[in-house]
Amino acid sequence: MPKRDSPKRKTGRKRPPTLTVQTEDYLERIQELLDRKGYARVSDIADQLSLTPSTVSNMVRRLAGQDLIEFENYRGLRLTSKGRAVAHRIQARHAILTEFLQVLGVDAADVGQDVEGIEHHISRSTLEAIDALTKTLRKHPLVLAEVIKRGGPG
Amino acid sequence: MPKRDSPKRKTGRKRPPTLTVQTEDYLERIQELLDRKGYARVSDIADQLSLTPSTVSNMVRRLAGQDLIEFENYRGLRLTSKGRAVAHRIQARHAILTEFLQVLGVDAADVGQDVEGIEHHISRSTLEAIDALTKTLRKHPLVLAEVIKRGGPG
DNA sequence: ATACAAAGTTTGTGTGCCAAAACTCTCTTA
DNA sequence: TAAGAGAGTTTTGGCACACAAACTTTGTAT
Repeated sequence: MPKRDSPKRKTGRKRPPTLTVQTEDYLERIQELLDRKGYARVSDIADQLSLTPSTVSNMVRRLAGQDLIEFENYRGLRLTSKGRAVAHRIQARHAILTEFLQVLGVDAADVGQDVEGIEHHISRSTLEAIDALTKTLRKHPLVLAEVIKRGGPG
Repeated sequence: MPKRDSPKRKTGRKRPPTLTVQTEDYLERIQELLDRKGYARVSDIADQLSLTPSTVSNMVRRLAGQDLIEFENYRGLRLTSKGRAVAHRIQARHAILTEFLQVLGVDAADVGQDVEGIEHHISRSTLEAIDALTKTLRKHPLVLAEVIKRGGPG
């Protein structure tokens, strides 16, 4: 058996005060509900995220603990400026990525899923590149057509 | 307070027999190690994923439980055809996404991170579109230049 | 063969996220 | 102002992962 390459061992892994994918999802949906209906209740959020109210109720407390929302039992909730910033950032990404996939002709059914999956994992650098790319593609419909006609006529 | 939109409640959320992001990561790295060195030991995997050997040792057992690898204590491990299929799928995505971001001129430092983040969350439809797009862009350097020069000089 | 170092495993602990069930609160509506 | 319905909360439990520490196995050098 050959020797190992490098026996280094991590002691404690990354410690971001937990701004996880879920956290971002919650904030995004809450903001969306506030925009659309003016309020965001536990049940609404639960429906949006396909979670149970108990899950949301607990989670919401954690978000409050991170100063992302303000929250009072049985009363309701609103975003702090910090939470709003996160939500808006994610929403901007959401919009840019959605546009991109739509322009590319990705199946409508997949666009939503994919965007939700990847919007939390993209650097500013990539996001900007994709944004620019989308705009450029719009200006060059012939190039775009070349991309989309891939696979030939169904 | 207004009435709720729809009081429906999910009973049991999605039940994919757990093919999680981590699972895919493990398989991807194991396959990569096998390709590169011909074997994949617990420590190798641990180093690759920046985890401790105990974590990998335990996880590997779970992968075996899902018929993704075959494994014998202290002896070694290999992928099942099922595990290999997953690994290859992820590796293909990895390659396509990496190429795409590189062509777009995304900071090299970000490419790896982003790809690792998103490769687990992309539909076939999107992947094919991106693949086609990358190829098309290569054929149209002027269009590509228009994308990349975004933001102007300095 | 024996002992040692390195690799691997087991065990105990902790965190995050989720759900079910039981309980509490609030808002009607009369 | 007294229910009852429905929203919200708490409690309890569970799974997926991760680590550290203690332990076992394996390969190797002598």
